[in-house]
Amino acid sequence: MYCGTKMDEALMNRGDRPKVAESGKATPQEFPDCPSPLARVGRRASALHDHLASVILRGDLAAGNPLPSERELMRQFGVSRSVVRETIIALANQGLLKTRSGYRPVVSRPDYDSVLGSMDQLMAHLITQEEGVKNLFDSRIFFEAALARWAALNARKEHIQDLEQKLLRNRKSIGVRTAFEATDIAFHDVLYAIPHNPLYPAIHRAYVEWLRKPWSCIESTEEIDFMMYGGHEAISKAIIARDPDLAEEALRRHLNTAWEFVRSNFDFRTGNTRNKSL
Amino acid sequence: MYCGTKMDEALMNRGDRPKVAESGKATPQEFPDCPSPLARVGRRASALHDHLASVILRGDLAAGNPLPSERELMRQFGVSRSVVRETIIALANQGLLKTRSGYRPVVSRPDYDSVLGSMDQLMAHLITQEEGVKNLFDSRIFFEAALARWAALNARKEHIQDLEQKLLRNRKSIGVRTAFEATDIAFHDVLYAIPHNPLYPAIHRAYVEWLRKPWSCIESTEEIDFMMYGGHEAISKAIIARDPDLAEEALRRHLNTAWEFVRSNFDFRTGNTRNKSL
DNA sequence: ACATTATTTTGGTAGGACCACATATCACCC
DNA sequence: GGGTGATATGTGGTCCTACCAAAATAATGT
Repeated sequence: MYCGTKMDEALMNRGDRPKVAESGKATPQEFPDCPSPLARVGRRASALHDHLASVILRGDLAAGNPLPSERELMRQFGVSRSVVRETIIALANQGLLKTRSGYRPVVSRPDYDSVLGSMDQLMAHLITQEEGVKNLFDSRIFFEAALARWAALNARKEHIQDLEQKLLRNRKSIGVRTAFEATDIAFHDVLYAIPHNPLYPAIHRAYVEWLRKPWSCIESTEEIDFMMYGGHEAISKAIIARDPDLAEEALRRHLNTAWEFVRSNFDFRTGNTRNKSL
Repeated sequence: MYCGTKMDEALMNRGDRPKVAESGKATPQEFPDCPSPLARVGRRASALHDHLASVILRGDLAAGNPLPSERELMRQFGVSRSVVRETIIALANQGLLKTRSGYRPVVSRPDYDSVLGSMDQLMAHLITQEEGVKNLFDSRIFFEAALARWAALNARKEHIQDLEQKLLRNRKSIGVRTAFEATDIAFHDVLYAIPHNPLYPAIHRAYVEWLRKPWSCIESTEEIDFMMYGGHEAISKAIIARDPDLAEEALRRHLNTAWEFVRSNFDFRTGNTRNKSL
């Protein structure tokens, strides 16, 4: 039993309102706007959360900057550490903050990537069944087919050049697993980039992330790589030929082939590659 | 200063391990599997979170059922209430739990909707700029155009019937704002339903949710409703005629018209309808 | 049987004390 | 001086106790 005199924190008086700047310590870093009585309705944590979220999202707190420490925040907003803590956790879960033990939380303004990234965990579980992976993969085929069609109709010459460059690199990396995977992704990424909508590349990255495990069960022999490359080449040619139907069909064929590999080699229960020869 | 003898909670002894069933109180509801020493690595909250998440996602805790109380959980897992609390907050933010003050948290297994729903808050802020709304709207047009094309090529007769039914209802509700909006959504929903991928309807609901405010700035006079209905009719006809190009074009025209309304009437700063006649 | 009032339960919050770890500071030795 | 190790301080993570308001439940009076 302590009841000792040592006090760790929470030294500010609460009787009425948190007095501002009561000690001579001189608040190290003041906060953008808010002396902020912090609306008294509902959960305090929610109020603080909304406030900080809007501060971050409005850009008042630039990404990369650290947040004040938890102790500092409780002083500035006149709430307990529990509330500050809840808030930070929630913000971190949303991708607005990155927390490392021992460091102050770091602001990270969310872009489309982190928005999609917030679905990672849930998506990971939704694809523990074949149904889930299939739905996801299907949606990718669907979306990318539309992209191929769009590319065939709207690609500019710089896109075409990009496409050819990525195709070449892909060819050169046949047989080298990691390199081939990377150039494969880079090739597909061109399709997502052509419409100039920043959402699409983010969607691509999300697909790659979510389908990483199923995808990685596709073996990487020289033959298979070559076949995959062939698919890319066909897509590329159709796009260059400005033939949307052909482009879509080539892409569907390509990804359907990939799906067949996944379906036969991927163990949907364990999430690993099935050792079918065993 | 208290140091009193009253004890609220945390009555179990910690010296070593939490003794199981130390009091005669008889744990009211046992937990699916885990006496669970709960891996000692990393953050305790993360461990608990992962554990509970997997329990829920595996379906061991059916949706709708309440979780044990926070006090109960700390007993069962031998952690402090702070940790339990953190965990619950995180799970709630992911949509795996629903919390109401005063009630026990309720399990809600996530489907595609709640996965997309977890992006709501962030998306709400990403579309506070015209850029964001435009990107989102564009992606919808893109996706839905592909759906229209798909529908023209693959719709079965029951889909066609559904389409006609929804179209009829839409026509009947011209002039009645709320009804027209509802039947409008219902019509578009048919397109998302045709490929039989459960992701798509969820995506549609997400679009509707995210674009609700911009969309609602489209006035609802009899004329405008009629024009919108005309778009639906054109799409429908093209699909029935099995003409993918026409279907895509009709849909693009329809949604682009809607976008023009949004662009001219929506105040991207405030997020409200702009009062242009003022 | 029903309305009304205690009692208990439950989430929400406050506040205090540690710990492990990271960093900053500074004396100390070569 | 330039390391270099010890020490002080800051920070997130955890535990604990306490209290409150609202909800649920039990007890009670009519």
